[in-house]
Amino acid sequence: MKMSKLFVQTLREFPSDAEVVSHKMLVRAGFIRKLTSGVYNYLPLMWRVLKKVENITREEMDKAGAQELLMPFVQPKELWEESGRWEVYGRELMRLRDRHDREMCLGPTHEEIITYIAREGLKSYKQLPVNLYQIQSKFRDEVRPRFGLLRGREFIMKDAYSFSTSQEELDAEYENMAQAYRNIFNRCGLPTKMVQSDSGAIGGNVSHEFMVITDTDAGENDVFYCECDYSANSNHAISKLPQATVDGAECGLTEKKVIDTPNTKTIEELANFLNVPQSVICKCLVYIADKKPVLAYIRGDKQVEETKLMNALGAIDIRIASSEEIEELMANNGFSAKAGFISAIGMKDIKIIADETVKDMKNFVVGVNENDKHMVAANLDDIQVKEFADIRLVEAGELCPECGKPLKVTRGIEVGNIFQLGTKYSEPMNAVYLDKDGKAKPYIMGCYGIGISRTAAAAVEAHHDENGIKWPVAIAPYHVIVVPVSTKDETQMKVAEDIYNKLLEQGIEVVLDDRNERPGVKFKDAELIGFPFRITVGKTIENGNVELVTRATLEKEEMAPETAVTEVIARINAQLK
RNA sequence: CGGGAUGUGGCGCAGCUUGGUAGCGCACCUCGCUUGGGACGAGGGGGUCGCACGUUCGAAUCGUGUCAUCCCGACCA
Repeated sequence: MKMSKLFVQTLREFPSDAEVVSHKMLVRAGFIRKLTSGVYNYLPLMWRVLKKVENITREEMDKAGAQELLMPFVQPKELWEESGRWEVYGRELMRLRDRHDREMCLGPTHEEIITYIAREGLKSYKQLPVNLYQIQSKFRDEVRPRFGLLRGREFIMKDAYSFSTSQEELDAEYENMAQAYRNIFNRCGLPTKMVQSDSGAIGGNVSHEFMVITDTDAGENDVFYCECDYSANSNHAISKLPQATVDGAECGLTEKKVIDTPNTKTIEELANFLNVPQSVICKCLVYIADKKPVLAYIRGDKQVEETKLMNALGAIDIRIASSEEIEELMANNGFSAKAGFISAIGMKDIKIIADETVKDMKNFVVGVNENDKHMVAANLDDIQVKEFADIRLVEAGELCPECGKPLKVTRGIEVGNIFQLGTKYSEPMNAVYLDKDGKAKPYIMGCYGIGISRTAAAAVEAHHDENGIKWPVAIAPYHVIVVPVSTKDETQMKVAEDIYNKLLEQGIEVVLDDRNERPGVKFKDAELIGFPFRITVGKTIENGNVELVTRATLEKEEMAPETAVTEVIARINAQLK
């Protein structure tokens, strides 16, 4: 490819609407352009990268025994009603109507469709297990698209679905996919961590996410990990507390009584007023779970992890109550307490749940539904809790549930995940096969996703410097750029063209920068776009040499043109292994 | 959805307070010159100032409404 004909427009400045580095770089280097919020045009350079990520994914999936197919982007409402998700999925599902007023949606994922395909085509245990996948655009009408390709509304995803006859078979396929994923991300030049995670709205039991570890805002997940193998998304992480048992008696709270605590709306204010640590306060939060209020107790120095709470309640939607909702709830129970003074004491017909660590609290401080008052030296019997669950957000420094060492935290970009779905879809959708004994049984399913476009963006997050992108060879749009410093210099042009042609003959993806630009422009563009190797033909040609520049390190090496050709081919092939 | 901000050629911005019919840098086209780190000179093309309504002799500028986009919080590949 001649640079003069390559469809690319690099920008002198970063776009003003981009926040994270992958977004800035990809726009500035001419890979993508926004069409509308969360929706991007993939320009030729980007498309080459995406096709490479796709192909690596495809090769590894095929090698793992999965079969590729392609399902429609448009899906009928009826199947979504069968699974129950037409109601549940909410506004993230892009809904539309056809000319006959039939309701449809744009696929955010394809469990319904694949389950339909399976029940039509997989009637016998003899056909199982099977794993089907596709690579396709998905549409999710995100509340807040952001970070360019990292959180778009339309994005490219590889989604795979497995159908098994037993849990053992599913376990085997799950591990098979986990290994395929490690291969895929390694080949893409992306180090990932496989972490335990919540299975969320898609449902199921066991699930893991593949995270690209980063220390920037682009990592939207908190990952807790230990020096042993344990690691988990914050929505799923568990821990042991260094000091699980707290007793208010140790700081003077020995006699149970209700006392005045004026203007102590926050835990901090209350702890300061009483001169006790926050851990001896039992705080009570009001949540709205599926439109109904719920009271959640947790130790004062800890936070509620809402996904855990949601799962503990079996709810599909949860949020903290507004002050108006709290006021209404209190009024219905004959109280006027505001947030900060609430408790379950005297509340009627309301779900009450407490974090497990509350069990280990003694002689604690708690609200009594009366403003400016708290009970001190209270105990479990006083707060009417019957149900306990782990609803606590883990913090760094708490102890690993497996080995007891302190947990660390970092941020991660989720590029892939694997789920054990079980019969979550096959059962309601009546998707069954006939077993050996002739009995109809629902498939035991798994699903496995990779964000293709997100993976490409995550690669930029992981590999860049202030000059631009440093693409790993395996997913770079081109491997090499050959830069004659002056296109007017016949010797330089001849050598450059010769190198270019030799590389082309060897199947190397190479660009010749034949533009009549000054060298600075060409070097800046080469580094911004991120060609893994650059061969500069310039002044050193007087000594019969060219320069081989490695993008990752910007290291320059002078060598003869023929050497540069064989050397660059060798290095590319070494990295493509 | 709540909170904050912004909409002016492809990109980055000024002009708006104090209304008078649009400007700068980059990019693009032509010519010259230049060629080891985003040169220079001359000439040129491109914008109903997000949209609608209103105020006014006159609106990018003032008012109302609306749409879009971005940033901060709860969801997900």
